[in-house]
Amino acid sequence: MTYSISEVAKKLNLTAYTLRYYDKEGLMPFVERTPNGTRLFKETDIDALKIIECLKSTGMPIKEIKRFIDWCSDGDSTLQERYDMFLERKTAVKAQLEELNKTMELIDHKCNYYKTALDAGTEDIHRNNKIGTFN
Amino acid sequence: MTYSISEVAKKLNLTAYTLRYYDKEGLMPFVERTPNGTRLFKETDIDALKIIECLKSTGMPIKEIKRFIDWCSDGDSTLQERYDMFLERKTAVKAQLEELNKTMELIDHKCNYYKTALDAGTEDIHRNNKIGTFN
DNA sequence: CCTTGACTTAGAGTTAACTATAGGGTCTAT
DNA sequence: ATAGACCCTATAGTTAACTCTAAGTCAAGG
Repeated sequence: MTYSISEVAKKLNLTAYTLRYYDKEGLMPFVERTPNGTRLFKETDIDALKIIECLKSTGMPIKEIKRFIDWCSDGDSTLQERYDMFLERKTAVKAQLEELNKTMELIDHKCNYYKTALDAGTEDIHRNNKIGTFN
Repeated sequence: MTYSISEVAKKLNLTAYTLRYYDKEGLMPFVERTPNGTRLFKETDIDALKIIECLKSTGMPIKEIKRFIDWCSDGDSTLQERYDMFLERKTAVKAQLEELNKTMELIDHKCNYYKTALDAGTEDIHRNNKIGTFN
């Protein structure tokens, strides 16, 4: 079973433009073509794209993802680099989770602040522990 | 106690360029100036900037943050809008946390994959449950 | 046979968020 | 009083990641 570029785009919630852009940037050297040049995506290609999306979601720039893709092409000699890369990603994601949890706390506070103000009809209810004009 | 733009930049891990850019975009209408135009940041201004940074960290674009700042200037008539905004942010952050947790799981899998491969000296150890050429 | 629709490339354009430069003002310390 | 270290504005440049257009190829249906 193979898929066209627009089918894959739909599956991954991307556009065909974006997939071609990724290809141009060297993120998909594995995708095969029909004799006349049309891209044919295999299931494994889609799985690989999901990993790419995963790396992207950690904030990894496309150029670094390409470096990883290149390492994959290079075989066993780059196992250490790839392992290190994922360890580094793990650290990054852990930090992001911590950051996001702090953010969530602040947002919860703001929700309470505004709920109370809204019930009172005025922000003046927080007069004594307001930050300033902006809250 | 007031602070100069570069002191604030250092405190918030931003550059003075960035702070001036935020100001130009209307994110800091509350910052006062000396007679000759130099910005003077109060503690409460720094607290407000922290909220701005918090919103930014949820992926909120600067133009939407400005909308919130404008609402704050408008007073009690915009309490509902501001409450709704924070509820929406809360939903967004919750989704981001879920996404990031899934990402973390995948990355953990990859770490194990590469640890095993590295110990074996070859990726072939995963021959039977490999995705494709890229893993 | 010819139109329609999906594919192709090359390259231009867009957007957000900075980031830097030029040119000028002001304050402080020698 | 002049050098150095700040500050200011206006405006230009950069970067990443798309996003789109133009011009063309190809296969299927009427």
